[in-house]
Amino acid sequence: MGDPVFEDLTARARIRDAAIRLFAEGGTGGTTVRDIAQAAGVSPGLLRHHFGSKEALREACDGYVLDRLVQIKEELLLENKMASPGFLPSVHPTILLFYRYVTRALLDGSPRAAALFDDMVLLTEQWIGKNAPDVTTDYRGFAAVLVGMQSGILAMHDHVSRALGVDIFTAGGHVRMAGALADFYSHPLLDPEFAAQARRAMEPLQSTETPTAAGDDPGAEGA
Amino acid sequence: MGDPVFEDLTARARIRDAAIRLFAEGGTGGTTVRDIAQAAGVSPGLLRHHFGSKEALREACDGYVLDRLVQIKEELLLENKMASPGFLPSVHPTILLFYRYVTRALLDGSPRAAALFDDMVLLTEQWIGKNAPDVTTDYRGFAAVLVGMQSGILAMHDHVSRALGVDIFTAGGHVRMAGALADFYSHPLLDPEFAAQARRAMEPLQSTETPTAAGDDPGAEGA
DNA sequence: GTGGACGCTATACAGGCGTACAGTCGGCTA
DNA sequence: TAGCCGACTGTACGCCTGTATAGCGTCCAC
Repeated sequence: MGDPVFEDLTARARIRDAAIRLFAEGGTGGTTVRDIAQAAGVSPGLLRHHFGSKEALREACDGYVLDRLVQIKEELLLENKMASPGFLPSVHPTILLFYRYVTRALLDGSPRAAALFDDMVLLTEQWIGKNAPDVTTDYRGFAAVLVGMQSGILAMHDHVSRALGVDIFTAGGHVRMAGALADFYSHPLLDPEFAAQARRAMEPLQSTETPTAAGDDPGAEGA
Repeated sequence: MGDPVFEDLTARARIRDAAIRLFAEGGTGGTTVRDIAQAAGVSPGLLRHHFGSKEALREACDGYVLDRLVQIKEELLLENKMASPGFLPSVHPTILLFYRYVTRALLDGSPRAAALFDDMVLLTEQWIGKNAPDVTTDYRGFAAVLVGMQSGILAMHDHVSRALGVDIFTAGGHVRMAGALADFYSHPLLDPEFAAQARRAMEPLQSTETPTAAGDDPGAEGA
């Protein structure tokens, strides 16, 4: 009905919040309804009473997180707080949690998260056309790679955090990662000629059978 | 014992290969021992007979894939076939499958895959020091981000493939992605001054509470 | 005051999971 | 030929999962 933040304080909200946190950490497959119920301090049956099923609860969480995310984004735009990408996440633990949730949802195959991914690709494609039209001829591919990397590095959360020695879903860790990202985005790593040469070398290789076909045997190939 | 490719043709090898393929596609949690047995054309009991448990089977697969990967890599280095990174994967469907397996293993928390990740970070760190020492002051952070992105984009396989309209774990799709990556690595996307400004803006934000603490309530924050 | 609805709990059920085990078949050795 | 050993199967057990349902207490409308 109204603003979602006013519906809360209820057990239903506690369930949803607990589910968001647990789904973000362990995915839908790694989280049981009993886990969620315990984290929310209610009985497992109440989940079903309020949400009908685990899948419906997941969809409710998806909708809530995504709606809140665009809501927060719009607020920031109105208040003119927009700075660099990745700026505000650092100040807002909730956004960090929501990022983590969306990343997990992407891996779990959530349709709404997938739609968000597609939106980001489209937006990035347009951004490239406007701000960096000469970096590539394949706008769509470039945008897909960019968005895939951005979300993918969050999917590799555990390993990046371990390498950094700090959790990237804390404010300090996220800032550290964003700093490295800023370095990365502002400096070319490869000689353009080397890149072009690599592209030429790869082009004739597009026609090979697919790797996941039923009959293939990874161990049967020569020395 | 000897060269792993000579131990095969057996049911044990068929089980292992089926497990590698299914683990790569659905992860360990999304794959049952009955699935693997059926794919290998044997009874579920035989998995236990040969490998002891599902977890032990996974470790065997981890070891096999990782060993074969370094073996292939060494062969390529010896034969002097080394060209651009991402070149050989295109010609070898098995390597594509193994990449996919390792990516999934990373997400599933495989210790051996994590060790591989750490090795890659170390190697990348050294590469930066030698080939691009001026792009950052945080070599470790830069390397972690780089490796995290490289593996992360594979973790986002479904979504990147959907945006591209072609499966990135087929030869053609991988080439398309690698081309966009080459563009990406060879061109700066952000003005260095803008990046520095972003970094300055983020620095004072490092001290905030953690987002995943037990008591926090994502819905309880103001409009 | 009373009836009904709602929030909520406790218990039970069916299915799928990893695992365990008894037993069969076939080939190798003495 | 007799005996053994490893590969392999079928079945069953116990556990955990999501789901279903009956019943309890409380609050509000009439």
